[in-house]
Amino acid sequence: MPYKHHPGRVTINDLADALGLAKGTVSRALNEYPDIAERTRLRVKRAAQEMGYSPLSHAQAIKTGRVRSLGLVLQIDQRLGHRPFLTRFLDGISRAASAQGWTLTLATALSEGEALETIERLAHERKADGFILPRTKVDDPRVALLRNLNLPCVLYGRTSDDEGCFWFDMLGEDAMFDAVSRLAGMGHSRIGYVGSDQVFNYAHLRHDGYRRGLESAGLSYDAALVRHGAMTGEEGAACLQDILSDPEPPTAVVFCTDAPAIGAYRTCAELGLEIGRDISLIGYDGLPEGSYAHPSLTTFSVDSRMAGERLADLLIRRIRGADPKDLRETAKAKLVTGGSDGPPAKTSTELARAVRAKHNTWEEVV
Amino acid sequence: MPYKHHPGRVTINDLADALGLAKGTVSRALNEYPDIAERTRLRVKRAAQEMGYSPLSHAQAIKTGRVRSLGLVLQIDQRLGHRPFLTRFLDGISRAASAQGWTLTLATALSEGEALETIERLAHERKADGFILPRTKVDDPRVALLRNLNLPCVLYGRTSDDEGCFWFDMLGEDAMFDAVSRLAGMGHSRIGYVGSDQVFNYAHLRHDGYRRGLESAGLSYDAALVRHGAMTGEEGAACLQDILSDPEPPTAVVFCTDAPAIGAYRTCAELGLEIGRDISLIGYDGLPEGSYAHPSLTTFSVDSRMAGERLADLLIRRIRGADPKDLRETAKAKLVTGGSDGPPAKTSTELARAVRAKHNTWEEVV
DNA sequence: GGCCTTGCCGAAACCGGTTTCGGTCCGCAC
DNA sequence: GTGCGGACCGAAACCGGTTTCGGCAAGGCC
Repeated sequence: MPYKHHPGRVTINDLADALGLAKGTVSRALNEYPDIAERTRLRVKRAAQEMGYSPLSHAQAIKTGRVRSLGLVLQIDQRLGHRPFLTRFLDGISRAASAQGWTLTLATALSEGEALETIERLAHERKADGFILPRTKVDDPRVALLRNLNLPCVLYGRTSDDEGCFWFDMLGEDAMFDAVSRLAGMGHSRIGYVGSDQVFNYAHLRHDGYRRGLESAGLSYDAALVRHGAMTGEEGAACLQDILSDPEPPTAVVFCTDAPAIGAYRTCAELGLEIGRDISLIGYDGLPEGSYAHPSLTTFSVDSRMAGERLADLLIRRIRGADPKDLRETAKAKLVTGGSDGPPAKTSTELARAVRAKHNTWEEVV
Repeated sequence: MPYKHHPGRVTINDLADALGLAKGTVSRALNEYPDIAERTRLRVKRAAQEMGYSPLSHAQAIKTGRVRSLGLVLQIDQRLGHRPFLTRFLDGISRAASAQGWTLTLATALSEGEALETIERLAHERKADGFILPRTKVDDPRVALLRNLNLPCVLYGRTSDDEGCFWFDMLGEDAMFDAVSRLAGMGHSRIGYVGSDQVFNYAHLRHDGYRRGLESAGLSYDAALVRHGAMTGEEGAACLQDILSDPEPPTAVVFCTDAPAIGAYRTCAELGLEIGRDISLIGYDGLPEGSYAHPSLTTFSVDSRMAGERLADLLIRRIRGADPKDLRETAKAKLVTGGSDGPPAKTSTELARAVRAKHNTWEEVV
């Protein structure tokens, strides 16, 4: 037999009967309607507490249209593999949501198209009252879709078309600025940059932060020291390799994210460069792998749990009617100093020579 | 203003009006009631398709008591940190659920007590029709709770009290058996074992598999070569260190999970033992870290996505009324051979000498 | 031809809430 | 004493579905 439902649940009718009130009155009392006497309201609330009554969100939804649930569609990216943030991110959302009696409805998708379909399906079936959109793109089709569906969404990150949008975001651009300043302060004058895929909005912001950092330190921007589109360790390794083949290579490189930075360790090993002396590396994210690495990676740690909490809180406030303009928050990533950066032990010229020497050795071998 | 709801949604009333039928008739037609003429049923279904009608699960739930949602409460374990499986596991559940029009309601908890509270809250508010319980313990309080609440749950793993329970599980015990057989076949005669925390049911099953493997190979069980309770890399390193200090140390060690096995690499490095020759290691899980390690870890790979799919499918079938006895499935983990095991290059005696020599060196240093 | 099934559908109750509408009672001013 | 407005609550409609019940018409049987 199918499972039978609702063992001994107390309904609003039970509560009304026990109090000798009409159920409409009970409902209004619980929902803070102004036309209920103060002492009646208190009486109702106390009775609800004692009898263990709480309304069924889906029963309320039939009239109110709100199910008290937040939607999150994760796009599973084969290329990026596992994400250590995920657990903490989900934890943050879940905590903030349940603190207010809300829940999290989660779905996954393998492609952007599938993600859009999934959002649409969840919206159509009204499984969520709004959506959290991680990994926002410069021009994000999810924002357009939800605007069309007239459903609120909060962005983890910013996007180009702000209209009616709100967000929580880490100030990655400030971190990049600080990273450059830090390296310049150590004596580096040629500082490279390895950026992420530019479909993502943060890639542009962080690149700008890097530029502003150079300006502020009185250094000039040299496109030869800059690469874009590195998301994985392999790509990070390749980018560093490429940058270091410049006749005047950088003595320090700032990475837009940690994964490529960690991958770049391999390049350094192959070239026989001592990280933190011959070449300085700074990442961004605070991946655990970075702290396990030797030397540990200097990076900017992002508190994903906090991000999840803030996002859930903002979205709930929006659904309840807050003005989007009041719902924009940012936070700064925290610098975690490791052993991967330090004053340059080699000049750019010496570094170039070392790299060339290694290359020649290889050619001999081959 | 709060978001207004339901832009232009088509309801069952719209559908009934368009068809010139009573809404009750439409409902029964869509739900395969036998008292509806075949051609009427088809007419209704086609119209529903054309008009883009699909029922709101929360509107149905008010009468049926089912919200078409699966509950999953993740216990965030600080000690275990991130889990690379999680993404795939969630993906599996989400896929199988949405294929049938169901959704996943996710929550997190920091302790077992909090997990129980969360399950109870979700059950009370009827946010889920049943629960998926990962990481089952020998005596799992969640099972007892849900039995009490009269809500179905499917276990990822088995448990001691089977009554009315159903599950999906990997046959970890077979993997342990195979690991021992494999090592014995390579010529190892002293094979150690590092097990997990025994509150988890799988720890006992796998330990049994290890024992049976020894028996089948004609080797005797020696408690001196066995440790329990290792969950992290550090604990794995410590356990191996400990086992190798035996006067007759094992030339091969089977690990209940990958994390301790990977951690044990450090111990081997410290002792100057070449993995795959001086000492053979076999893990279980198929963590990506294992394949990145040098040498790559021989392990048994678990398909977490498939596990999620099977669990979701089983739970939905149970909620729909299937007999729990028909809902018990298992699968075998797939052996992934790496470089961490091979024929013993040293006898147990030689190994003991090497370890002792290293220890003496240390003492001199200290 | 009358009666009894059977097939099929409409009508209405129901689920557990929310919201609107209107009515009663009270105090107060004139 | 009457009129009036505000405070407070009951009654009923409503939301979008499901399920029960009853009735009509057609068909089979004697």
